Amino acid sequence: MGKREQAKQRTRKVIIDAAKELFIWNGFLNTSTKEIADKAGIAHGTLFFHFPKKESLILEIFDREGMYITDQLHQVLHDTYGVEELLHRYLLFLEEEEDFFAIIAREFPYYPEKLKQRLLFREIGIRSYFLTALNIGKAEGRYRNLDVTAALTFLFGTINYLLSHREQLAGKQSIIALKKELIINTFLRIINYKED
Amino acid sequence: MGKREQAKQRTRKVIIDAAKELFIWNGFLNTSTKEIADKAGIAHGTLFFHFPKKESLILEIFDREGMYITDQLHQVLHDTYGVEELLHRYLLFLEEEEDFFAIIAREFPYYPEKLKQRLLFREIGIRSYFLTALNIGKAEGRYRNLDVTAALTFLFGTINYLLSHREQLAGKQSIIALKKELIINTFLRIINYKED
Amino acid sequence: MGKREQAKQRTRKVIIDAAKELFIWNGFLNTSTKEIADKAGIAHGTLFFHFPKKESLILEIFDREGMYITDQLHQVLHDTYGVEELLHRYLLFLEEEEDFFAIIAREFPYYPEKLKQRLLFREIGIRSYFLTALNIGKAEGRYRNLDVTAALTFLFGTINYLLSHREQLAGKQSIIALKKELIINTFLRIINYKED
Amino acid sequence: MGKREQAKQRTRKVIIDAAKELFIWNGFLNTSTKEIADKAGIAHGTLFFHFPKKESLILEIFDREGMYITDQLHQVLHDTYGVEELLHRYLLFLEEEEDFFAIIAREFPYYPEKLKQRLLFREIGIRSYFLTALNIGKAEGRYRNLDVTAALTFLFGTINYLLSHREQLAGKQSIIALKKELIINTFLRIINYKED
DNA sequence: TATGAATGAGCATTCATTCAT
DNA sequence: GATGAATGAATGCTCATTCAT
Repeated sequence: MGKREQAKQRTRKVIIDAAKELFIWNGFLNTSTKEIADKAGIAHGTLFFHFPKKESLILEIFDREGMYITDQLHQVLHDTYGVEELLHRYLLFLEEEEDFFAIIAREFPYYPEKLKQRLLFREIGIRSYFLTALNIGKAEGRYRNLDVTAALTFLFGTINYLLSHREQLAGKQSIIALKKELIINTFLRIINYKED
Repeated sequence: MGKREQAKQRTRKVIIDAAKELFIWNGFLNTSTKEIADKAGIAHGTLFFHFPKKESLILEIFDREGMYITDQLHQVLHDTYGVEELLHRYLLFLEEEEDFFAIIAREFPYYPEKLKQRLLFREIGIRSYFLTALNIGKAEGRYRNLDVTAALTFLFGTINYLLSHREQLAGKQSIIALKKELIINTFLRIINYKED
Repeated sequence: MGKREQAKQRTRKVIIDAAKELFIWNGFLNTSTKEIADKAGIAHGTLFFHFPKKESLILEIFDREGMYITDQLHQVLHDTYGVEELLHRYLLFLEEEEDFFAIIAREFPYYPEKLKQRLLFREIGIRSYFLTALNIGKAEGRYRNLDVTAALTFLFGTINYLLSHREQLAGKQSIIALKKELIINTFLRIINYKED
Repeated sequence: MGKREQAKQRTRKVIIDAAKELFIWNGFLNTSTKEIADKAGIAHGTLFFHFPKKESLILEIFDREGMYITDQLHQVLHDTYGVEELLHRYLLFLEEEEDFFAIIAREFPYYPEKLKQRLLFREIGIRSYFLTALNIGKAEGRYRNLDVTAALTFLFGTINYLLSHREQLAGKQSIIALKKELIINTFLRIINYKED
């Protein structure tokens, strides 16, 4: 990579960092390209040299961030086979990055198609951990004979709903912190045989 | 009602109809007052004679539609005490008005506070039917000893999630039609003792 | 005057009263015809039956109000020949009606030409009291050999300036109350021989 | 200054010149940003690139003009200690820029607070020349034992009044040219011992 | 590579006035 | 005489994108 290329990459990173930060505060939809350029300390036009459409910037951000987050989640989840433990760790992770995930949950329907696909794809990656754990547990007779995909739709759907409505439901607090127990308990009751 | 009043109501209706149609296509947030006026065939300013703020137009639409829907739902749900039947009817209704509900699910977080409150209030009304049915069933020993509120959070959260992601999950089709069975079966398993 | 005509006059009065009140609060320029009609309890269109232009309404108001005020001032000033007493009474009167006069002073340059003429004409009527008193005093050797018209330009110009800048100079207080002494003393020094 | 910067300054100047011209004709309040852009031969949006708010454009105009004027006035007044000479020069200057000052006098009460402050501040700067000259003259026994602040309120108040009413009092002519002698003579009589 | 000035369509809202009823 | 619904031009401002330098 020549010096030229290095400088280019450096600028890209500067832009992405600035965008990410603003994005967490205000969401992608309410962050203007000018704001991003200003925060990045580059010219407004420069941004469009690196990312010809606002859309391509957001795409790249999610690919980077998504990759990082997916990596982290893989580390967090990969040696965990119990569903309860998995859920615990997943929710802890969401709680830590709640600002980020709440924005995504809310803005998702307005993202460009390509980005929606990628986000959905990534969610599938995360679901697969649960899928595996559930199937194993089912095979071992620890869980009820549920349609695991359906159960996960309920789990992820509910979490998404809570995140996107967090402002109404939890104000400035963490909606995940607030509902963690409820989510875990209810999901465990869904999959478990026994009553408490 | 005099002729004058009739004409006024006609115009109001023309506006509301235009707005509703555009709104179902593009959402409230992406529909401009000018677009509505053009579609309604009236002057831009006329719209503001009938609805002084964009918000008041949307509020009226929701109140009309909401009242109609709530009325219908009450009729549909009011003499139904079995949760399964209740859910069936509710989903059938959502399916019929899916365009409308999908937009709300997607845009909700961006609505003005007043509208959010009203929508939330209406949802509580609907939930109460399920709450009653669940509590009766629980008391009669037909359902598991679940935290019913938690169970309903899962149910409504999941439905909301499906609606707001319908484009991705079902394209132009009805997401409710597609997932109805899954929703019902899973929810019944959540609340029932027995396995299938 | 037939019943019809009576009703017409009654409506005119209702409109004028409403307009006057709003005008003192917000000025003529910031009062909309709709506001006036609402406050008067008549239809918006009715206002234009009685006053085909907004301008004609304001013209009428000033004629009525102006006549009343001029009458009052005449009563207050007519048997007063000392300039000091005259000024005292005039300022007292301004102070009592300061809201009204401050608005006029500020808005004057934006009034329709016809109205400006009339207001100016009225001011001349008031000035004439001072003119007479000053000339008599001069003839009797009580005042300096001043150009009385020039002196009055200073007096009325200054008062007008204070009224139109009252917000900056006196906030919510009465600028006349605040500067009365200064105005009187300075004007007396202008016209008197002796130092204090 | 690079070519780029030059071009920018040129555009700024084009905007300011257009604005100033329109402003002298119609006042700031009755000149729309679109009008200014059209007259300047630039896109409407471009105006907001250079001046993010209408207020900032007007502020800049006043600062430029005000600075120029203050500079000139300082040059004109700074080595002048006689009040008569001072007044002469000041009025001559007002006469030359009368279009500008007349608009300010008229619109002042409607300006944004920030602008009012600045204008008031500038006036104080000008007044101080007179204050100094008057106090010296008083100390040297050349002028009467007047309250100088009060005298200046009369002077500036009157000038302001004449400017804001110029249309009525002088039509298209210069009100200052018309009343210069009157102002000077009267003010001198106010401060002087002797009669003419 | 980078710059940043320029673009112009788009937005919600206001308001004096008109006119059919 | 009175009504009030309808009009539409006008307003200040935003923002993703373009392009000459």
